[in-house]
Amino acid sequence: MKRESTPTMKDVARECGLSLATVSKVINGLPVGKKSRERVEAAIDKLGYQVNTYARALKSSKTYSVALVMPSLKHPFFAYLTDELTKCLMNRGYRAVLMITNYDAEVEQKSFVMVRSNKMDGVIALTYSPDLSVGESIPIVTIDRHLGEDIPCISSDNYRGGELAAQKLIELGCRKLLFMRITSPVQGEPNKRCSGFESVCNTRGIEYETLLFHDNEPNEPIYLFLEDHIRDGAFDFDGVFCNSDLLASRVIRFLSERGVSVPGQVQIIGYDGIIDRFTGKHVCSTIEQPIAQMSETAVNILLDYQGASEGVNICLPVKYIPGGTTKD
Amino acid sequence: MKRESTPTMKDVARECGLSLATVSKVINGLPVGKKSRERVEAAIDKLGYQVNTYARALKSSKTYSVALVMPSLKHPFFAYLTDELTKCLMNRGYRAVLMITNYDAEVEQKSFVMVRSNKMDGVIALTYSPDLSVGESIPIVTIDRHLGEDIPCISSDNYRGGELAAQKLIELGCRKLLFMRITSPVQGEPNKRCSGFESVCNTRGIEYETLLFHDNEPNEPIYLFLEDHIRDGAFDFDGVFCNSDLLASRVIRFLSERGVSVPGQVQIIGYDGIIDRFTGKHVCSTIEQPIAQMSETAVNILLDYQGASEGVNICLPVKYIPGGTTKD
DNA sequence: TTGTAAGCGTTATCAC
DNA sequence: GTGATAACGCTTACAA
Repeated sequence: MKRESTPTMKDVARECGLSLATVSKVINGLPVGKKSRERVEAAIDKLGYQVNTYARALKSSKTYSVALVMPSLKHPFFAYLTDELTKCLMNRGYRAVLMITNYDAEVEQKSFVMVRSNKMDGVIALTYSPDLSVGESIPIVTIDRHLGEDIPCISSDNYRGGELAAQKLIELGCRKLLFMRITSPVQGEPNKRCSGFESVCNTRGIEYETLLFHDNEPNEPIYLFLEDHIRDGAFDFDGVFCNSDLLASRVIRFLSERGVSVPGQVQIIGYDGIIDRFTGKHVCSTIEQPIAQMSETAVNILLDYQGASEGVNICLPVKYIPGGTTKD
Repeated sequence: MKRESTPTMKDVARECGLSLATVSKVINGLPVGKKSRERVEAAIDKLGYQVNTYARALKSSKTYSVALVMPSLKHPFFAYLTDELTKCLMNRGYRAVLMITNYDAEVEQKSFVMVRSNKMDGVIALTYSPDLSVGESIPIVTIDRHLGEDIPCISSDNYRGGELAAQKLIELGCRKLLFMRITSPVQGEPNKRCSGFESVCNTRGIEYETLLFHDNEPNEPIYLFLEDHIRDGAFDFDGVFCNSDLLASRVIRFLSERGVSVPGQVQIIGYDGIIDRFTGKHVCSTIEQPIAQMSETAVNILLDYQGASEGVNICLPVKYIPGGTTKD
């Protein structure tokens, strides 16, 4: 009576002298005589039995696994998002299968293929390829990207975020603004940050400059630009809006190290709402994306509302958070 | 002849008029007549067939999935590690199932249980509970933690890293050193950084102070300490070694903003080797952990060398990298 | 209430 | 070289 490998339902059945079907019912919470239930449970405990997810999935074609397709975890926003999404999925009893695409369209496409052959229950994706063909039958939700009319897209209210940043800087006395962004060439939600920002500046008649860098280019130009605009310890702009906290952090550090005081001479607002793990505070004044809420929404939509694809674009509200790099 | 659901091997067999067995052989690269092979392949293409991973796993009890048990992705080191590990696994045709534990022993234990019932092929874990019971039969590799004599542990050479940092600071003229660390109360590899650092200071007769904060405490004390030690724009120490780049970044920023120049008045070295995604440069002078190499090693050991558990502790070499916050 | 048996989509062992 | 056929561990009618 050697039990080398992990026990199966059959072993449990044999152990407690009941049939496979009864054991299965106990495990799945279906009605079963009290006595039988107890015997089964005892046997399960004794043998340390656990259902074999794979066998179950094969039969029920429900795998309780969701793919998370992300470009990278080296940007804190993606890392935070993945962190929250994974926790949401785990809370609902799902497994998160992580796929890192490195911003590569080919890998993205491969990931989608894998999703199918792995019979996953769904995909949450943040991709960079404009034309990904998704298997029809698999539910998908995107973050910050519009992959198709019928595919729900979750994002923060990027346009409003841009407005907020401009309003705040102006309100705090800035008169010469700079908007810095590093984005992918792909059309995505985050581009709206720029529009919101510019719209406010134009309406209020405030002078501004927009600086655009691409993801995939060398980025020294950013620092060269900054260097070029420091004269005699003063910076040419008195308010800067960066499209991520990470970028903002770099700018802040660069300026600080060169004697330009933040927020004394320049006020800086980032985007994302990244929190310093050590202090529990934001790394800079910022437009906070509700990452936890976005994650929860994405998971809920993916898992619950499939089919009822009404207003599929969900913009979650952003908030301005002072974080020491503005005068407020 | 409705084909609603995804095609199965049976469909392929019917399509090409050959048997299931033959189709299976083609798919698995087993010897098959050339003509048959071509017919099968044509049918596969036509139907867009993909193997059902779950059915295959059930039969072969090989799931090609590995669990990544991580405390969080909100610390860049963990995020980087997870990023690299996932890519290594994908390159070898494995899926990474991510589990975020939030530094919680209970969740860690639950993750290990899940690993078993999901029949995963292995686990790579970075945990915080001292006593995790791992299923005997499942291969496991840890990062930075000693879970047991027979469990391979991959880490950077932490002791050497501590030595390097001290040597470098001294060599660059520092005479009053500070070591700041934020660690978990659990005994892990990273604690050796301190020993290495102290050993060099003691040998060279250099004055130093060690500051220890815990993961799970509020961390204002760090900033209070720094504030307390700034007098008239000068900092009490001329060299600081932080046990992560993240901590170093905060310290650098804090000091810069208060007019203490880095590296002019204080030189600072971090640990990890985090690279700024925008500049492609390190965020500070640092002791670089070979994260990619560690990941690759972990995956290789997990997948290849199981059973041959010789020297199970692998310390990979660290490197000092100047990053603008030291005079070198 | 409990048991029997037919699959789910593969792989693998046989005969042919 | 190719094709039946019996598993793998579980779910689920349906029968008892």
